Amino acid sequence: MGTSRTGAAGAATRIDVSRTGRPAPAPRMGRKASLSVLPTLPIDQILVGDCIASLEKLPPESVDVVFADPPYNLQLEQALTRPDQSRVDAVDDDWDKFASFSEYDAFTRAWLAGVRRVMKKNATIWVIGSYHNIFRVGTALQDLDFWLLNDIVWRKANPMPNFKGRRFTNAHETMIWASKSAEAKSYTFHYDALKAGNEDVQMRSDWFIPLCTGEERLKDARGRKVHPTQKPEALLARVLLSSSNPGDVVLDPFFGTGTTGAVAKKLGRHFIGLERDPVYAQAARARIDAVEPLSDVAFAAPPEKRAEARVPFLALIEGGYVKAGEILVDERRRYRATVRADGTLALGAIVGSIHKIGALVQGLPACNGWTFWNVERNGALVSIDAFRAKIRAELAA
Amino acid sequence: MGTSRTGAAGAATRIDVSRTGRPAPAPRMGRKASLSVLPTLPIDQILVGDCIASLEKLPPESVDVVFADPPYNLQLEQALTRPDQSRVDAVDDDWDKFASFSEYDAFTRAWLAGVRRVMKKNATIWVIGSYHNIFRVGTALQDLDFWLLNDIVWRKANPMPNFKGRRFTNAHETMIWASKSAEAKSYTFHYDALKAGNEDVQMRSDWFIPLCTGEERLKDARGRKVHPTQKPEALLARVLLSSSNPGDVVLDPFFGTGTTGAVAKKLGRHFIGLERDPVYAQAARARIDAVEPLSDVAFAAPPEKRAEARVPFLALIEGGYVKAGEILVDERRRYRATVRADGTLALGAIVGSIHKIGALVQGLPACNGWTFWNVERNGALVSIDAFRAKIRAELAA
DNA sequence: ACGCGCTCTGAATCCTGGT
DNA sequence: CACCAGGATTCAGAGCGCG
Repeated sequence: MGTSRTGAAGAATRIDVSRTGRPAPAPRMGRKASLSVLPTLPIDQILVGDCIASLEKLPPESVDVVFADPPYNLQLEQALTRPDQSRVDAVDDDWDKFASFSEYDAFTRAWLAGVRRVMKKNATIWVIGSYHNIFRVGTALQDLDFWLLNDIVWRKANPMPNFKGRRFTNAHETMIWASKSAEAKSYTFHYDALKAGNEDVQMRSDWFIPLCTGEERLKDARGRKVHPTQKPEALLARVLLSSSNPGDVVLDPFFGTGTTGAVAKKLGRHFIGLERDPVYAQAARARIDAVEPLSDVAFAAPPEKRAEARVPFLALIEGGYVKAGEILVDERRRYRATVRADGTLALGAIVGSIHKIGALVQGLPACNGWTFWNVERNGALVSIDAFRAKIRAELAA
Repeated sequence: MGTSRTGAAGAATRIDVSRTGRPAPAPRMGRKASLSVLPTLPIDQILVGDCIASLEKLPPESVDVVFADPPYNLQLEQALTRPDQSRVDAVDDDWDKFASFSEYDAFTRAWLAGVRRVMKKNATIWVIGSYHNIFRVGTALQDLDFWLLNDIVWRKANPMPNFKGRRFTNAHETMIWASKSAEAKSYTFHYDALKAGNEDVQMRSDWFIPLCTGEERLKDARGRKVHPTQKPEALLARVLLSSSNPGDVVLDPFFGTGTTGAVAKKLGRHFIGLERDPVYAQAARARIDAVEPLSDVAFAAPPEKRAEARVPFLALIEGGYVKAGEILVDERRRYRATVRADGTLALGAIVGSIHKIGALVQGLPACNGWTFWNVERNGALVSIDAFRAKIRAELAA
């Protein structure tokens, strides 16, 4: 809440972003009007102002889907540097700062309650977060009588690594998909369309999608990213295609630079965006104005790109193809190494990957461990690469 | 509680599961003894009884890792305990009344507080759950001052499809990995070994592991599965290999059919299992007794770079690898500095460590001098890190 | 045109032991 | 406890300049 605001508390500026590109109307509401409900639903507009105050101006039971990307409450304390000593551009914006978990909880419950009021009976809500905040969001959703339908894992194709090697690479974020109540059974879910777009198997709860980078990422005149946490359009596209219909109204209470609006327009949905920061709101307006809606036939989701999966040697142990403690040998049985339970090889006291140990025994700078090492099966040698092929076949199935 | 119990409330039956397979000792503790702490840590044993009562009998700060697979289906709340430790009666018609989120929260906080007390300062805890309960678990962990390190997604290779087609296929479960407090920085994490077993790239937060099926799945005499949610050993293996050392004590407060114990024994770790249901406990004991530990080399603690002996640069001069007065250069020969007899470098009038001078010439805040500096040998550059490796090898011999 | 190598960057709760 | 200093630590992808 640290960013500058244009109006008095509770006031909101409407920014019209209709496709005609006509200028936005002047702010219509003063202090008094701020307490009342807007005469019409502000379709395809961005309301600039505090999201909880703006929510109060929307009529009850008026939106079909909600997508919310609230602050994560990252709690970063010190600067982080990469191994080359360059600094990581951290999310240190004031809007992500909360004094305590209880303050974050109060904030979360306030906006969720406001959102729930404006959801139609069969509307659903999506909230995205990381381990810093998503557990508190999920608890709040349950406590407010939302009904959880799925938690969806966005697996990032290209996450930032863990530079200090002290944790697992934080390679995903979590979205919670919930209906307004347990009784709402007629929510929108395009099961068949998703299945057809997913090689005729059911869409799973884990989605593999790249980060928002390159041309899609909004930059300012100096080439800096406009928003620190812009989400990829592919993510929003799958959300809206699965849980909304053309013509539906999608509400995003943390609009930012308007990914939800851009994708909604592209897919023939309407949006309502709430955003506190006028800089973000202006960037969103310009972005959405430039969007051309797709023709109906093009509404299908982009197929997930399927690169040949990288199979870790550990997967051969976990899959039972190779046993920890077994001996690997090269084709001529000149070299041998012991398989460890963690998927490494042991050569005396030296431990390393199948590639590193393969290189070491041969005195070479590098080695493809997959084609170098074999196991004994019924008196014959079997390449570990054959097992990798089997696992890849399973993955593809 | 839905299942029968062998002792009085608060009492526990120890089941010894040592490899010799000798029969379990008779219950040792009556009502009085149940309030005191066990004289010795019940290593490699299963304590049959309420987990919160059993936790109170363990000494503080005594276990290295915790793996917990708590009940998450709210219909299992018949096993819940109220905040005052009294048991919720399992009257069929009434249990719905207790199946509230606040009951579940009280239960969760009670066992988490009990577990936290027995964790060593640098111990970590893993808790697995689904979207039904994991958000409440995560919130409770944060509120109890645990420090979240990662949330790990277990992506199931072969999940049960969503039969009605009203949701996404629920194809994953979530594990939270947390340290006892934000201040505990020296928790066990085998970064290097995980990376080496994963094609020499960091292990990510999303793990792809098959469900527990086939021979691994425990069946009773009539061929029915003994436990409804038996976890795959591969999952526990990755948990224990990443966050524990051989000889460590692993506590599992919801032991079930003992996957944690079986994997711990296989990997040379000790376990303590708490289980309310004697049928599960007996099945676990038989299962663990049949486990043969892997050979040492398969699970011995992997060597870690951070733990290697420190070698002062002066030792390279004293060992004759580098001569005082020689010139050090970086790989691209952009920078140079002179070796001084005391093991420092000279850059004009400036004198400092190999690290400090390396940082200085590059204008960076820090630098690893070992990997930055090189000497000329026969026209080629040789990293001073190679000499350090030789000295380390001499030290080890 | 194409490939190669260098640089930059992304919601990050990111070191450790000795004095 | 603070402070200091040794020295350990990154993956995928985009953009750009050069040959």
